[in-house]
Amino acid sequence: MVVTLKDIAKAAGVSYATVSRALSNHPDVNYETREKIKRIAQEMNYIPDPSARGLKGKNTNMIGLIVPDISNPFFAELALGVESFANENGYCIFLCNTNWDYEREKTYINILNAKRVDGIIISSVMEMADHHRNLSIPIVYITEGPKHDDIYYVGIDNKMGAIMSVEYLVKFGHTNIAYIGGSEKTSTNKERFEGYKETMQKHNLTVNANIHTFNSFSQKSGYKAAMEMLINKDIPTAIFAVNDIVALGVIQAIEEFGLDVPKDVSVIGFDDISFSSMHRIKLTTIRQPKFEMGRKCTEILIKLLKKQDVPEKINILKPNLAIRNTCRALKE
Amino acid sequence: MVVTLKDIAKAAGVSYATVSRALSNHPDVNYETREKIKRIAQEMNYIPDPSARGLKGKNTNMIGLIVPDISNPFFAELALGVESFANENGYCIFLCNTNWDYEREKTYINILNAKRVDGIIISSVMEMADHHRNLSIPIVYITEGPKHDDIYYVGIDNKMGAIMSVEYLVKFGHTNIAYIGGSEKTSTNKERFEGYKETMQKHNLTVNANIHTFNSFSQKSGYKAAMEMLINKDIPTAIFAVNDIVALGVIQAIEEFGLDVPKDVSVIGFDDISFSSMHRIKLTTIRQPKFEMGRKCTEILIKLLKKQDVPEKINILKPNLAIRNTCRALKE
DNA sequence: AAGTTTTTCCAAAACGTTTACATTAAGAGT
DNA sequence: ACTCTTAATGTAAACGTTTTGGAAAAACTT
Repeated sequence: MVVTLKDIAKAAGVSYATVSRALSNHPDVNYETREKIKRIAQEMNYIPDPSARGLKGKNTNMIGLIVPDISNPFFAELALGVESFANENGYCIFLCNTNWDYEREKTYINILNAKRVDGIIISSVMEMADHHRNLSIPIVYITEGPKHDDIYYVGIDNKMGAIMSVEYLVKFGHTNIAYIGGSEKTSTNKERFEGYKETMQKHNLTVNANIHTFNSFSQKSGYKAAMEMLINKDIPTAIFAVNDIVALGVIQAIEEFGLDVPKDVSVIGFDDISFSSMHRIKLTTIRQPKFEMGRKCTEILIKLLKKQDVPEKINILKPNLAIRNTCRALKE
Repeated sequence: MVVTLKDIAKAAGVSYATVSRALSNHPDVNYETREKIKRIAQEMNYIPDPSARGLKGKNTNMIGLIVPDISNPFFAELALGVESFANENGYCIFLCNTNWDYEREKTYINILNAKRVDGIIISSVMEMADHHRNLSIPIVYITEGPKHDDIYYVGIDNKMGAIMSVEYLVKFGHTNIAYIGGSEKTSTNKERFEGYKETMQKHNLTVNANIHTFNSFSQKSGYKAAMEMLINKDIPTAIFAVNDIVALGVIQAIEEFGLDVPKDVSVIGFDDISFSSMHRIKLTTIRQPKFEMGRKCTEILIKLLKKQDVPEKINILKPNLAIRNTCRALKE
């Protein structure tokens, strides 16, 4: 049977209000009484009932985490960061997987709301997400979501990452550089494309982009887009892919087409998921501190919940280049 | 402000008990009254408070999911299955990541217990886990945990998978087949090794195993074990790795050592994580229906919770061989 | 028409906490 | 000796549900 405050009160010979106070370190309870009660509670293995607590006070110490696809290592590492920080601070996280579906995202927001979570962390599937509007609890967007100055956001400087990529390729002598993108609805795609475009224009190079309109970023979509280009005899010397998953599809297309990476075509990705550093892949890419980003946004959320601190709203981290084996210098 | 039963009762002109009954489809409330109340509840956007519910009734509709490492695609796909089935049945899941630490596993069991989840699904880090002993709620082990006849378990036939692997290699003419294992504390390692050993013995071949004593299965551990063998001039023609992650490390070691997979050494893995089918990897491996296993164990847990049905205790699924490019026939 | 059953609803208790308010006891100030 | 504080504890209400035990009203019996 479950031990309640009353049981402890009986054992200690005090009222249960005193027990409650003692256990929550309320100042006006005698030191000895407090210690005694704590000892008894310990011995009886008392665990406060979160429902009763939640009913009275207003927080549940639960955080909702919404991601498009937890089986994508990018989101898994984000989740790992969130979980680690949350756990350290006594919060539990609800995992919600939307499968790249905005409708499911909305459904989950409602479910989490109904569950009375204290706050929500979401990596949305589109920039224009407006969950924050229908919500009375704090929400923090991570990597994808709107970036007004009235919402909380943690992400990477996508444009800068793209610029680094393209500059790197240009320095290697590439002039025919294509961009293979992802869902148009995302700022992830938009900003990376912008960085690409501006850098190309800066060097007076022709922009050559294949932005597909699927709603997800996948190996398959990268494969399709690349294959399409190749079949149309549009063969660039380098391809900047919107992210690693897509880049892996691009590589597959190129090699199946009978060309070599990096000999015939250089490929660069974005994200640096763990598999990109794998021996047989060694994908040159832009590194994001995924774990730290997960932690960061949880820190922000918890600060918001505790109202102890006023965190920065928009948090844009700096990316950096991970040079590996999928890009080579063009000799003229 | 949050809408409560009372608000609806006032609006509908009935007592709040009636509202409660109407909304939970209790038989003795008039059809028209019920419909009216439901309509009003809908209009007022009423959401029952889970804390109040949890306090009265005894279930919270929350399930704890404990895994060693969510950033490992194997567990991520398991989690995906769990999440999908749970969500369809109105349950939310708490994600708990132990980082391959049994102590954290125990801590999480306590936390989940304190949170009053209805049940727990766990992929433990060792066969001898005994969380079920200290628990008054249902628990289902998935892929790793004890297999007595008094606990619930969902997993794959590891031994059969191993036999399939080794038989496949033997059929290809391999006689010098090494086993590279993982944590000794797991039945995963034990059973796969058994399958390997028995098949080798059946064919009168020499058993050659390198089972390391780390507590986790990782690329690094596979790399180290393989490299050790190679440096000692112990170069088999084929290696059966305990799982895909380890196999990837093995491949890296072999290729860094200057040999080719599959030309010099064939490699076979176990699990079939999504990255194994990737173009540049094409790892021959044993496929496990991870998503389905996740769903299956959630189904079992929910049946247990609803007490409507008596599920099988031990559920062992059949593996199958995914033939790809990392094994070749030895020509004599 | 009186009794019986059925339908439909209400009042109140219960769940386990937290907390505002009340009470007591003791010590301090006069 | 008396009020006045202060510290320590108790009492009871509150949180939003579900549920038990009736009760009033309606519908059947005979």
